[in-house]
Amino acid sequence: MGQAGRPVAWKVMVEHYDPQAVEAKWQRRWEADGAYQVDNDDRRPPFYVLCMYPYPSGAAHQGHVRNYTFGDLLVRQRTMQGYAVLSPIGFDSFGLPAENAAIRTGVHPREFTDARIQELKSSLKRLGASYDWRREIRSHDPEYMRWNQVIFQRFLDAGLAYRKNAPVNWCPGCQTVLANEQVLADGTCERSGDLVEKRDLEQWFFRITAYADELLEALEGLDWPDRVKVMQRNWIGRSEGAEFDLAVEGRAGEPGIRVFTTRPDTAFGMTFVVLAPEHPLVPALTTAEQRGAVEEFVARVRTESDIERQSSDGPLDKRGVFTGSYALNPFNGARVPIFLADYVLMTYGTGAIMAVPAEDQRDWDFAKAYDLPIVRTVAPPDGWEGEAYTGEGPRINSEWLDGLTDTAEAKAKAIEWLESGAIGRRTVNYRLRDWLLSRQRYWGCPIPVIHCPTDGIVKVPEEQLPVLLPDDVEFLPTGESPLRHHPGFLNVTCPRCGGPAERETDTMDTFVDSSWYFLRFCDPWERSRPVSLDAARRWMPVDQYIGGIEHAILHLLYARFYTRALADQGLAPAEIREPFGRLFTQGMITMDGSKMSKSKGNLISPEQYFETVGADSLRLFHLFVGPPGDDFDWSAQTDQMIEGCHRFLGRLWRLAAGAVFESGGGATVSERTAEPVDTNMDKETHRLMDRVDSDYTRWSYNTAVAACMEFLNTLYKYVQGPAGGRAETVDFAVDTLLLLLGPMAPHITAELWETRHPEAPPLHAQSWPAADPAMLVVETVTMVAQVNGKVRDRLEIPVDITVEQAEALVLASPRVAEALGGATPKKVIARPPRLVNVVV
RNA sequence: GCCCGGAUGGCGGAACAGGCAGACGCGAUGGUCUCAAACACCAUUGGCCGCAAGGCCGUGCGGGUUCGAUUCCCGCUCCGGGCACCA
Repeated sequence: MGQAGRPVAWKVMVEHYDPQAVEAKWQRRWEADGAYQVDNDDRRPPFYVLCMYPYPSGAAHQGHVRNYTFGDLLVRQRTMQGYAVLSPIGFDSFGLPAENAAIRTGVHPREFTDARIQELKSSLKRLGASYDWRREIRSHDPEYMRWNQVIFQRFLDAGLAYRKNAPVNWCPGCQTVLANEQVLADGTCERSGDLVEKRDLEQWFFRITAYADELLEALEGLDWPDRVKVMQRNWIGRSEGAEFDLAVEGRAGEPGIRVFTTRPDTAFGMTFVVLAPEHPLVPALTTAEQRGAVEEFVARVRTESDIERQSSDGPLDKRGVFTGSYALNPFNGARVPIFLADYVLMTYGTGAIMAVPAEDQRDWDFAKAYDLPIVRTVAPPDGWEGEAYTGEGPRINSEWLDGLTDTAEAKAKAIEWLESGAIGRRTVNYRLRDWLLSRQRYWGCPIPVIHCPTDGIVKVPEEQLPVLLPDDVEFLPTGESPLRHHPGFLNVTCPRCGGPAERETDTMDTFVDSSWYFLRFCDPWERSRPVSLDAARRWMPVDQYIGGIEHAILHLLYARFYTRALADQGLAPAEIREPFGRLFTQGMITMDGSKMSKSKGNLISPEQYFETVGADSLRLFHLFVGPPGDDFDWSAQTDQMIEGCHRFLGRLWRLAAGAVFESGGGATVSERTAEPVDTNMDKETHRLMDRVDSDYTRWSYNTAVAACMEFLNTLYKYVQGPAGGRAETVDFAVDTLLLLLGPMAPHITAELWETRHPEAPPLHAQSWPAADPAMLVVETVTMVAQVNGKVRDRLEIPVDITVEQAEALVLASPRVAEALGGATPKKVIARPPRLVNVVV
């Protein structure tokens, strides 16, 4: 038993903090030990952590650092908590940039991509991110391509994949077809800035719309950010309404015009009908007098870009044309003119609408431009000065609907009427379209079919899969896939009839690759099928998926569709409908408000920080800088903030390694028995465990780091205080801090742990610390004494103080008395032990 | 236009359940160490008034509820995002 205050030898540390040496050592160690490999028969409870696998664009950027730091931290913490954590990674390695680079430089996309993967891998390893690298998947691996193609063929058999003619985006600058997502909101190409054109081509589609309802309904139960759910809901765009047929005057016996509306309750106000210019009935409906005008209009619309067609400005009187024909409103027999207008789209609903100008602003504007009648069927409130009225109100001019004020009720009644008369029916429409998956590009997974003049579309026999990409191709900016000019690839014999046939030269959208990779990760060694059912049952769904908000719609929706489609085809476990149970979307790293990107030249490479302050400091910075879901704008001050994190780690090092005690600085450690000051420090340590643990749980890493910094400051004051520190207390504090920081700054904590406990298992094999509830109990707190809501005094009181005691103490306070100035309190609100408010 | 999210010191941010606004970090100022610098360390740091004790003001703006509002309600402004002639 030592005497209080007597300095004793504590920890002795020779070197100073050398991040590069420490980080290299532990990265080698983890890899050699297979520390984060996990086998499928592991008996610990499973936990699947996944960061969206990256497109390999070269060395990691700050967005990667952020993303993979969040993921790695969770992997390490869950491992310490006793889970078998599945932490796989791979590369989304097909895509346009590699092909563009090939056109520019002549380097083959595979060579180019493999080199970029090496760079990115090296960055990820230097970050200290822990993965089971044995499970690595690259989209362009022949094995992965094989299963991609098998799945495609299965979907083809099931009618989930089909071919139809469709307008696609064509960029004249790039001389190539673009994916929808590569077309900016203003209709220009994201790369060249040229205005994207529409071209009609025969294309491959996935029938995602077959799952529209389920994809929408199931959003409800997902533990996803609301923002993302709302975006998906918008994108699917379900609208309920009715479809019904309008007879055309003079065309008895012929099929009528089918219209879709969400407001069947306003049908009595229909004063005209509008068809899309592409509507198949247009030629039949056009009268001889109007033929010239209609043909001219239709021809003009065809030359317009999508953007021109969809912009709401532009003179309305040039945007439509009268066909010369009339339809009959089945509700009241009214004779209404039939128009064409460019704003009615053939691709939504039935391509035809009933126009009710009184209750729809677009129809109102059109009616004004063409001098058409307007009949209100919903009475607007008194004093209404607007035009179309879409709110609630009593029905008027609507025969048997008159007087009804509830829109839902009126709709139901109108639909009932339509159905009972066999005129129409209730329908649901979606904004969501089928997924166009074919790309006229080389660097993607070939679509495994053959076009035979006699047999039509024939699948490449499964034993011939995968269809690989030939290497001996030339990359020229012709706008056509090099595959089309490769006779060896193109010309084949039909597997069915043996006659000459052509191979499909389109490749798959790269979103196909990312739509099921998370299933393949469960067992990438499976040789007989794309997804091992047992392994998928063990790991799926992903417990925590982490990635950027930019994938909120496309990738996440496609993956949800694929998971269901695979399940329904028996290719994945039937019960797994949702791929990602919990989703976290991190904020973007921006610079001057816009996204950092190679093309903007504003990339701040993480590598330079690895070389200076080290990966741990950079990781800590990304965690500390703000809420993980918020965007962060990289500024001139950012380097200093990173320095601050590095300074913190330096302080940690000096204390944990004993340098503080070596250099004096007033710090002492003694073997004395516990005094109140030591117990208080122990309690701080337990409080830290509690805070950091709950901060991890609620994704509040910035406050977790802050708590650790605060704690280290407290610990310094403690050991540098007049009594010095008690050895046991200091050891407990330092060890706990190292464990809690472990997932955030893994290298430095591993090194310090090993220095302090050379014989013990390494830090990453330790258990996650848990606070002792008894040590979280506090005896005294500061209570605030207010007069009229203003703080006048602060009192140290026991936590279990009663209301009466609290009131008495506050009223006895001289500061309170002074503030009262002799006035008699009207009311005293006591909320012990937090505050007492005296009201006069 | 519709639907989300946000606004707090010089800066990033904290305040988890209506109860001490500004934790933690950066920057700034002053100081210690040093021949000097770097590193490190110590102190101060929302604004205004005051020698001080202390006081007043303060969470985008205007109202409201409450003993008490950054937090809840109503009405705005600005910023960011999503959807948008979708019938």
